[in-house]
Amino acid sequence: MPEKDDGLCQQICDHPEVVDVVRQSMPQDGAQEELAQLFKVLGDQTRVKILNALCRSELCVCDLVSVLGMNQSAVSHQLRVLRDTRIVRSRKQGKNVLYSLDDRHIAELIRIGFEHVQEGRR
Amino acid sequence: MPEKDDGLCQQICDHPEVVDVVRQSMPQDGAQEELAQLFKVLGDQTRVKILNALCRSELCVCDLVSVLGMNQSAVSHQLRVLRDTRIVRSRKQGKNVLYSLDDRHIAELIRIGFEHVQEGRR
DNA sequence: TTATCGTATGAACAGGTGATCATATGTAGG
DNA sequence: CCTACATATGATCACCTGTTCATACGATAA
Repeated sequence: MPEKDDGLCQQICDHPEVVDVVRQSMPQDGAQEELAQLFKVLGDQTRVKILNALCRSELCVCDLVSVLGMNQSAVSHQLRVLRDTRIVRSRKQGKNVLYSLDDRHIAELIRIGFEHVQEGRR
Repeated sequence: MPEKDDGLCQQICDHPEVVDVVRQSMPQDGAQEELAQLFKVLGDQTRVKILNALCRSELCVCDLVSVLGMNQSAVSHQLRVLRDTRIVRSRKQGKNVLYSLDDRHIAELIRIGFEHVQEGRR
């Protein structure tokens, strides 16, 4: 019995047009690698905490150390990672270095991310 | 010379009110950990590629293997990670398993992420 | 200058991660 | 039943990551 209805997927596998369309509309490898790199840097609890703090106020390193309750060295190392990825920016003021979010996208990614995880808690 | 103007940060460090406000308005540790976990899962090139493909169409595993040009085992392993994190969902159809994005947040995170990395290319 | 404070950095080590290989499970057809 | 196909899973291993410790750098004040 030729129950053809059984599968979009059969058709895709047998007639790979859809696969071809998807493959050809995929972003370039380089862009996808950069995107993965961005998310990878966001994907660490210490860095998430730093960014959440910077969402609220520009802060110097010792402030972040105080807020996070962590080793100064650990915070500095992570700030370097965030700076190198252009997720935060820094400016000097006297002995201190003040950090802030680099651009509006970062706060938005965090906001949407929270929306997603909070929906999951239902 | 009491040049008091030299620093917001001095004031913050000496008078930790701002730090306290920030600390008290921080999300709970659990929520931040979940957020970091979400980004961590998004922060891998193979998984980013899978999600970009699923942004375009619901696809079965063999389609994804074809689009990504990767080992079936590697793809299945990553799909499991994505499923466990509720980033994708799956449904069975005959011999195949069709995967799709779990909810609208995922596509939006990818879109905003791309916006950010593309601004960086200027 | 010297001392001190704020920050950055290098080394080292433990723990985690992703690809591969081999194999298992499950489903449909003959 | 047996076979073929689609997918999932466990083990292994090379590689990467985050924290800590020690220390260096740079700016300010005495």
